[in-house]
Amino acid sequence: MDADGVLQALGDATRRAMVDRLSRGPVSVSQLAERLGITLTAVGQHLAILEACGLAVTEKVGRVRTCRMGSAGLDALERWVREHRSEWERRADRLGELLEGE
Amino acid sequence: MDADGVLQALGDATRRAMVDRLSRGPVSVSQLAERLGITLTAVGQHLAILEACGLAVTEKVGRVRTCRMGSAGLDALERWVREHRSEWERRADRLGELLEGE
DNA sequence: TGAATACTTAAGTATATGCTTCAGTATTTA
DNA sequence: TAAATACTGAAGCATATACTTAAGTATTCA
Repeated sequence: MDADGVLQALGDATRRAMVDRLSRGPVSVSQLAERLGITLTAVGQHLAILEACGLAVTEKVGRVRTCRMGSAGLDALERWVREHRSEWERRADRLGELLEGE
Repeated sequence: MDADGVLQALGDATRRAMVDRLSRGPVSVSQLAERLGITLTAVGQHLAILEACGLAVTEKVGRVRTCRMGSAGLDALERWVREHRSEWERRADRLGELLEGE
C-alpha cells in the first residue's frame, strides 16, 4: 500500500468521517449512508477508494456488505509520517551539532 | 493544529511533493516553483495552505522567502493515526479475548 | 537611478470529483 | 411467489480548487 493513495483518500471530509466510524467497529453500507446523510451509491464510491488504499476491508454476506477498518492504510500513513519527520529531524540535529561546535 | 486541515492539505499531489522537498531542507519559493514546473503564484497559494495547517513555516528575508518543514502538522497527523489505530485495535483485542473465552 | 529579481494579489478558466437519479441485480421475508 | 430490502452500475451535473495571466510591490544590483 502506498501512502499517496491513503493521503489522497483522506483528503475528503466524508471519507474521513467514514474512517472515524469504521475505527469504532464494523458497519453496513446502509448504516454509513444514513449516518452521513448521503445515498448508498455515494457510500459505495467512497468505499471503493478506501478499499483500494487499504483503509477499509469489506465483505458481502447475503445482501448486506459489512465494512471494517483496514490496517494496511494506517500502516502506510504512519510510515510516511516517520519518513518525513525523521529526514527533517536529522537535519535539525545536524544543525544543532553545528551550533554547539561554535 | 487539527488533523483535518493537514489531511485536506496532503490530499493534493503537488503539496505532497512540496513537503517531500521541505523535509530535505529549506528552499525558496522560486526553487520550489522551478522544481515543480509551476508558477510562483501557484507555489504561494499552496504554501499558504501548508502554513495554515502547520506543515510549513516560512520567513521572508530581503526579497526571498525561505520555506521550512513545520513540526505541528506532522505531530497532528501522527496523533490522528494513533487515535484511529488504537480504537480499532482495542476492538480487535476484545474480539480476541472473546474468542479465547469460548 | 534604472534595471533586474523575487515575490504578491486579483481575477478568470478548466478540470477533477463528489453527489445525484434512474435502472438494474441479488437476497430475504411474508 | 410477490414485495421488500440492500446494494450495484451507468450517466450526468455542479461545485471546489489547482492553475494561469496580468499587474502590482519591495528589494538588490550595476
